[in-house]
This record gives sequence, structure tokens and C-alpha cells, in this order.
Amino acid sequence: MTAAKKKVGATKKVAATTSKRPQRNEKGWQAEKSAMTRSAILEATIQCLLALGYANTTTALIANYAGVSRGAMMHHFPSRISVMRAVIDYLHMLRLQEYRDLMADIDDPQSTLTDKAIRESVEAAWRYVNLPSFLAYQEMLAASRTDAELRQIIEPVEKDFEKQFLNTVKAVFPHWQNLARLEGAHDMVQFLMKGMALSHMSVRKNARAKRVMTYLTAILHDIYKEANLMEK
Amino acid sequence: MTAAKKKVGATKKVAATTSKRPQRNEKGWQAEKSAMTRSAILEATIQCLLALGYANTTTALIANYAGVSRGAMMHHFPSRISVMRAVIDYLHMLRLQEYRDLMADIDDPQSTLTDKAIRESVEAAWRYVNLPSFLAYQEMLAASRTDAELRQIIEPVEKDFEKQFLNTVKAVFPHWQNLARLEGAHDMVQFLMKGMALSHMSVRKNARAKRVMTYLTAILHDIYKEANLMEK
DNA sequence: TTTTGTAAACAATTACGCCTGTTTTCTCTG
DNA sequence: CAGAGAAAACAGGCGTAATTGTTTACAAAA
Repeated sequence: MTAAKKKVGATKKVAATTSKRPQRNEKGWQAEKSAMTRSAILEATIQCLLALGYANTTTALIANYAGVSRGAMMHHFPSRISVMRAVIDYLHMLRLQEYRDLMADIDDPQSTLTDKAIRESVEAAWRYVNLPSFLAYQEMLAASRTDAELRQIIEPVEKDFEKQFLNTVKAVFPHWQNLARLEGAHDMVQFLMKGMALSHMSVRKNARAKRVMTYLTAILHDIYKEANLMEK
Repeated sequence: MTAAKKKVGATKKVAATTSKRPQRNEKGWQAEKSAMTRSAILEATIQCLLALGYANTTTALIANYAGVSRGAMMHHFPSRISVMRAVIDYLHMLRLQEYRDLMADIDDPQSTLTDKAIRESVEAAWRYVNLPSFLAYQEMLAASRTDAELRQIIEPVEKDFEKQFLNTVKAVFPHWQNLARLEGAHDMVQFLMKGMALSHMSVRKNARAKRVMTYLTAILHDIYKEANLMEK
């Protein structure tokens, strides 16, 4: 999966020592610099996706934004689509991480699911779809509908994401027994959030979103209650 | 008005225009042909938007698909953006028409809103977001986020559409007194439908949509019931 | 003839991938 | 341990292909 795993983190700005002692004790300064450049390109691509959209995100603009030459960029990513592939993998990880962080506070060790937990999970979902990572990913997902090459790359990632996303929800709500209804509730939340997040032109968007979220909370509560009654 | 004035220039102008088209036997075969070509271009553009997306919809492809030359196309629409402008106006009308047609059967002259009417309106909304016109319009709406020129064109149209869309809903449900709650219910439906319609990569999309729609119907019923209680 | 619709060639711009050359870092041998 | 050669990272220019809007040429109807 992800090529870059967690490093020790101690190999930062130690160019002096490594240049003095060019031994094979560590991965080396070159690898570190290379990783930084790669990372800068990925971040720059995300910024371009947000500001310009997928179609207008050109290789020259990415390089400009990242502060590297097109030659350097080409060294790391031989084609435009390979940059996108890397960004997709990067966002795959990042978005799952961000969602888990947002849902981390909702942990309830009680035996029953509280209204507060439901409400907070809805608010977390709303914050989630307003993150830059979500929007950048949606840009590529939308483009993939009519871009065969991109679709081939993003389709398995998207499938895996949905799976892991649902697993996270299951982990956050362990007391929710009826899985079919949990999945339905999850779909309800996600489809609604997606629809609201992508309606960027609506008037009074935030106020309307808040109102809709109260309705959403109510129906989630009903679904949960019904699911529990069924189990008994 | 100025026409009432006896200005020499004005009367002359009127006389000239009337003399230019005194024969009403035919509307002019050329005008008809021109309208057909124009219509073919609009339809071809929509097909291109559906099949290729906004970014890949080039003027050459539109002309090919419409079966006309690029020269003919440029005669009718001097630029790519002017084609899009015409398509936006065309879809503005078409989508409202299609939605009204879908909601026409739900007319209930009773004094109270039935569950059947709510369920049918949800199904109509689902059919609506699965129409080609909806998807083609969404392509342009999505592109307008990062295309200033397109946004300038589509923004007022979108605002007007939302307004007329809501008015249609109000007309279909005249018994729904509390307007704030009706608007909330409307948002609930539309955001959810949009989120589902744009999730073209989800597995078992249709089955999940059906399940979500049962939940949606339930919450709509609650909102309506509560709204009516408030009014009493 | 004049106007209108259609067709095709044309120039200008832009983005992509490729290529060559340069600098920095690593490795290995003497 | 020192320095030469290898390898990696980086910089930037070039040609090709695609797209857009303009212009010129042609056909047909009024």
C-alpha cells in the first residue's frame, strides 16, 4: 500500500553530520531531501486541486506552487497521472486519519448510545466534509467519471475507503447491534453530508445545513431505537 | 411611451420593420433550419457533457456529435462559453419542466397530506436526479467552482432555479402550512438526492438508495406532523 | 444581388512528455 | 581516509499535439 511509512523522525537537519560522515548508518540526507520534495509536490497538487480544479491543475502549476522545477518534478513523477495516483494514495490515508481524529472524542464506554454521541458524530461528519482533503479528493472522484485512466486508479481506492470508513463507524458505535441499520444510518449521514458539501452555491448554506442536521439527528435516533427494539 | 410620439424617425423605423416582414405565409425556411441546427448543437453539448465531462467537451467534438461543421457552429455560437451559456439556459427551463412533470401525478386535493404523497414525491425526486439533464447541469455547476467566467453565468441561473424549484414544491404541497419546515424538508430531500446521485462509484448504489429513501420518508412525515401541530 | 448558413484552412496558445546538461550525494577502492 | 566514479536529484529548453477563435471560401435561399 503506502510506500512511505513512519520514520524515526530524528533525521532532520543533520546535514552537517551526515556529510562529514558518509557512512551507511542511516538512510541518508539524499533520501530525506527527496522525501521532502515529494511531499511538497503532493501538497502543492492538493492546493491546486482546491483552487483550480482537476482539469486546470497542470504540471507546470504544481511545480511552481511546490517551488521546484518541472525537471525535478518529472524526476519524482514521470507523468501527470502518476502525481495524481500518489495524491490519491496520500489522501486515502489522510482522510481516514482525519475522520478518526474527529470521531475520537465521541467514544462512549456506556452500555447505551447517548443522544449526545449521535449529535456529535453528525457534527464531526459535517466538519469532515468541509476539510480540504475531502474537497480535493472529490475533485478527482468527480473527474474520474469521465476519465478512464483516473477511474482505474481511484476505483479500488474508493472501494477500500468506503469499507474502512464503515469499519471506523462500527468501531465508534460498538453498542449499535443491528449492522444493517447502522449501515443505513451511515449512508444517510454520508449522502446528506456529501450533498450539502458539494452545494457550494446555495444561499444561507450553513444555516440550512444546521437545520437539516437537526432533522438528521432525529432520524438517526429513531433508527437506533428501532434497531435496538428489534434486537430484543 | 415613445411610440405614441409623432416623431418622424420613429414612424419611419416602424414602417421599415413592418415592411420587411409583411408575408407571414411562412416563418422562413431558413429560420427553421437555423433553429434545428442550434437545437442539435445544444443536444450534442449535453451528450458530450454526460459522456466526457465539462473539461473534455471541446467545440470540435460538439460539432462532430451534432453533425455540423465547426464553422457552422461558430456561426451560431461565437465561442465555447457562449454554447455553455445557451445550454445553461436550456437546461434551466428543461429541468424545471421535467421536475414539474414528475410531480404532476402527486396532486392531492384532500385537506391533509397523505403518506402516499410524501413517498411518491421522494421517488419523483430520485428519478429527477437520475435524469440526464440533472447530471449535465451538475457537470457545469461543478466546473463553475473553479471557472470564474462560467460561475458568473451560472450563478444567477442557479439562484433563480432554486427559487422556482422551491415554489414548485410549495405548489405541490399547498396543505403544508409551516413554510420554514417545508423548506427544511425540501433541503433534506435535495441534499440527500444530490449526495446519492453524485456517488456514482458506490457499490449496491440502488439498494442503498432505496433504504435511505425509506428513512427519508419517515423523517419527512415527522417534520410534517410536527409542523402541523405547531400551527394548531 | 444580398443575406444567411455551412465548410475548411489558418494562426496563436497551451500543456504534456522527452531530452540534455548540471549539481549534489553516495559508494567503494586504493 | 581520501578522492574518483556512480547514482540520484535537479534545472530548463524543445517538439508535438490539441484546442480555440478568426478568416476566407462556397452554396443556397430571399
